[in-house]
Amino acid sequence: MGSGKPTIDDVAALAGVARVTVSRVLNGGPNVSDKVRQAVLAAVEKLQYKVNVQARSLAGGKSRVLGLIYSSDVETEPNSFYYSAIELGALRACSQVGFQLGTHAVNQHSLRKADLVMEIIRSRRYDGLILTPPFSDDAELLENIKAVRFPVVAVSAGRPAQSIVPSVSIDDEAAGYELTRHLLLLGHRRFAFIKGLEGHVSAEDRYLGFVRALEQAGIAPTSARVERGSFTFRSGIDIAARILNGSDRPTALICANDDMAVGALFTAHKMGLQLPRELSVVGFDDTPVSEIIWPPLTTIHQPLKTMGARAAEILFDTVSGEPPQPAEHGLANLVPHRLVIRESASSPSL
Amino acid sequence: MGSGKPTIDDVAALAGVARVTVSRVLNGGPNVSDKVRQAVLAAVEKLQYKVNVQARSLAGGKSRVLGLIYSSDVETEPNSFYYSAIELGALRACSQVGFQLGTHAVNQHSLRKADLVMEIIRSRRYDGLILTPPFSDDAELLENIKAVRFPVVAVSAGRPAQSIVPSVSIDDEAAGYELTRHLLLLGHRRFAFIKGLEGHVSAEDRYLGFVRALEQAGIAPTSARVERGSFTFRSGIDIAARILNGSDRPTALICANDDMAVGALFTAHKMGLQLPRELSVVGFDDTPVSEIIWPPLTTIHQPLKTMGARAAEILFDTVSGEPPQPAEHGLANLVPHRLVIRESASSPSL
DNA sequence: TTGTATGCGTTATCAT
DNA sequence: ATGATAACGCATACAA
Repeated sequence: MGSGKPTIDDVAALAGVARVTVSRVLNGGPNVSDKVRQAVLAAVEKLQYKVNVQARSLAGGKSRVLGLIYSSDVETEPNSFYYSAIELGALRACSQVGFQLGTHAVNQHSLRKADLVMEIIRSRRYDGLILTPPFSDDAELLENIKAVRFPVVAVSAGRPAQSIVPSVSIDDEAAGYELTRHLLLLGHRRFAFIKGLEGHVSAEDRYLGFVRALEQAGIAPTSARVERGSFTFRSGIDIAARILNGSDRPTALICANDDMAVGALFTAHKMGLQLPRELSVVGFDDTPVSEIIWPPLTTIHQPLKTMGARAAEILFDTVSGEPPQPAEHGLANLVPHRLVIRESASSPSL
Repeated sequence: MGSGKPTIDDVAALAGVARVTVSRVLNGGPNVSDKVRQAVLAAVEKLQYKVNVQARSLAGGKSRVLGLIYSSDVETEPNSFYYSAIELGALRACSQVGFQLGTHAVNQHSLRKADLVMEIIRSRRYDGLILTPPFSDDAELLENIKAVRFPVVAVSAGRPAQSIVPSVSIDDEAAGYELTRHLLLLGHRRFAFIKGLEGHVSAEDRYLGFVRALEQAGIAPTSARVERGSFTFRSGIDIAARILNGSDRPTALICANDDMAVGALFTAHKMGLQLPRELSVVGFDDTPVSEIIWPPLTTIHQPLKTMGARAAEILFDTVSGEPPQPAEHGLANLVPHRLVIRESASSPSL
């Protein structure tokens, strides 16, 4: 105990107990008398003892590190707020309980993407994995992970994925419905919709909610112009240009995420449209930019940080061998979303 | 080798060599015959062997994990792009060489902030630490870290800090000078400047460059209205309102970062000003929002991801015990910045 | 160029 | 309620 950092043995010696006892106290184990516990804690304090996490990992067979997989894509660079928020939430939750978070960018267009993820699992670096779109929607990948019984949580997964592994999502269909209802109540009748990438199932569900609201209002969904973007600002610019330059311009434009909505606003500005009088634009996610942009964006707030945190918490339980908290719908944990009304959507000019 | 995952001993047995030899091959050690290397590699492949990183960490006394400290602050929530970009760059660099990155949010207003960082160091979870502002400017903290000889790199540190520990920065003074020169050449004579928080020294240097440019142009720096914000969009809104509602409104407004510049644009929009004809606004950092906003922001591009990556690379060398790469200016690594001219700044209306 | 012996600091198992 | 002992899988100094 002379030279280097104090070890558990130094603490044990000072407290006059055995090594295991110190371990028990530190890990909140049962069967420790209060007197002994105090003595150990005092020794820990006096020696400024810190557990050696690498030794603990080796001996315990657990790394106390969670992995987060997100999609990397030249198009998506730089890492949009969407992923950052989920990551940040997960990181917070991890820090609170002494876990670490490792993040891995995987190219979603790589043919080996599923292999790459399985490789990460086999590296044994992580006790559990958090998957974000589009990986959280990859049924084959999820089945593979399930087959090796590796703890995993899918964030913002669509319905099919939700039945395979534990997940954390909002009700995207309902959110799409509410957003469309809002526009309908403002008096809009001519719509356009910019979808995102196909693999992102929960974003597709937003479109389904849109269709349901239209049908309910007696408007044929086929009357709406529907295009597909790639979630990026740039694609929002381009597709909005195509839509707005066409004949029979819509009065309301719904975008599957905020970045594209901001791109659409950009195009509308360039065209000299009066916003929101001549065009209402709404987004999805409520990322910070929606508040910053002019006019401020009406959108659906999605509690991304909370979702990331919840995903991590589910893994803590799984890793500890505890029975998973009961989820509302089978394996699916639904968190509440919220319509945020700002100034980018108003009644259409007559 | 029957049941669990294959270990290094399994590989050694299959290859017909000793354990160390396998270790050497895996770690690129010297003194291995080509024949033996091939045999080992073949065994590794056949067994699908993966090193156990926790065991390696324990035995080697190194964790292969780098830590990143960033400032957390209710005001700064959510984690602005600035930090995300640095983190992302560091993460990329780490992934490439099999390192992990642990991130720690520390409240910059906490009285124990220096203690918290030292605590993280003492946890011995990390082989090295990357500090971002304002921690990268905390001379006392840096001296403490240096005293315990812990590998550290300061990102975007000011001059004083640059003389204490290795750092990665742009030349902020020169950047501020160039930005101001651009406005002077456009014909501006009446300026306002919104600074950031005091602890962020490199941002203060931008102001020094501004002063130098003004003096060189024969304009008294005292003629410029100077206010201090907190780097946030909100503070940009509020301070711009104060400045623009005053008498003798400036024709050019320089902000110490993009978020505040975007806030200033927001206020200008609200006031109904014609941009950029009636007011030129410029920012700093070239975060994604500067391209998205209307009008697109003239700003200084700072290669944040590169800076994060460079910081990590410096630590790889230090950790490996290699002689640190020679930096251009003592311990300071300077990376190039770039003036990005967009549409938010033009000649002032006459 | 290759191998032997030892230790890293903790947790788990089983005993008392 | 507490303890003795054995892994955990690898790297390192040193020997050959």
